[in-house]
Amino acid sequence: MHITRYTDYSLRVLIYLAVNKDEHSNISSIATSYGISKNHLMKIVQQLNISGYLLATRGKNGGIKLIRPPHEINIGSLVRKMEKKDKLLECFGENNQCVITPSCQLKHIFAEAQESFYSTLDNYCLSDLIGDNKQHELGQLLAVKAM
Amino acid sequence: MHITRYTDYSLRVLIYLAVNKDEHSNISSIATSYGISKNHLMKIVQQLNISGYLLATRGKNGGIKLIRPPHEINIGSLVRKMEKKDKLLECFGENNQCVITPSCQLKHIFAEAQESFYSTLDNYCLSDLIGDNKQHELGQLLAVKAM
DNA sequence: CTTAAGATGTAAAATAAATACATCTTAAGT
DNA sequence: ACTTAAGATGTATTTATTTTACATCTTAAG
Repeated sequence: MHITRYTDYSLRVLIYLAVNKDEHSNISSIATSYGISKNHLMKIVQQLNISGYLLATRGKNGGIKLIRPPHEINIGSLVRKMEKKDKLLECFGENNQCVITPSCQLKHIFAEAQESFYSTLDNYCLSDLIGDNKQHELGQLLAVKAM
Repeated sequence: MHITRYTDYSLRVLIYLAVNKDEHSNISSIATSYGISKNHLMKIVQQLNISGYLLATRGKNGGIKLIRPPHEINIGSLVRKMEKKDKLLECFGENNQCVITPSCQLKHIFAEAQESFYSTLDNYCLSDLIGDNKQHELGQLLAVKAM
């Protein structure tokens, strides 16, 4: 069972922004803090931008910031947006070749299981990932800012 | 969210064997019926064999058959056995590079979500995938036997 | 001893995901 | 206006993972 780095990174971006909510953040700093590809992160940030999680400002002194408070950002909802829906089993996708699909129940029970997965994530929001007690620790761990 | 073909195929093997429970089955026939790689299937069957789901008999007139009744074969338990456990997010794996892991809650909530996924599958067994009404239909769909 | 089955290990191919590169757009500051 | 530092976008490359193929071995019936 697998979730892409793309989705993983999108969560890390939101955590970063929630932890540094009073500071001016930009993609380069986030990429440096986590030691990941800036270009990949740009595409993720772009999707978060389009999806209304953050505001990206171009130009000098630009950057990104959350536009919703962390307690209004639901994790299940985010992960649903970032992950592709047609990857769970072959029969969920476009060019499914499985011959038994018309009579097979697997698709239904796996769809139900997937929904359980997301429902659990629905119980959490971004602020649960930070909490008052973790904010400072996370801030320290992320403090390797880009120059 | 993604489950490997390896696991998908293992479910298909068990469905095949449950549907054709009175016949003499072999790997070549199953590979031909589903139109998939015989060699890949062999490794899957091998794991199912080791895990006690089926009995593989070598030699002429050999083949494979279920050694447990379909209502005793739990889907959640099977999928847990077939899927790797360290793939959900980067922080589940061996060489995790994520700097915030020591203070990050993501691992816990994703572990809980993963458990919800498997718990749902725990509610089903192989016989639920066949049922009296589907057995004949599935038999038809799989009837393209190898020569 | 032949034949048809599974067992096993390695190599290659295919797929998917992540990263790099190149260029463009935007806006602040001078 | 010009420079600079930010994000936007499209394409190509690299890497990782998964799947498939190939080769050889083992087993047991007839």
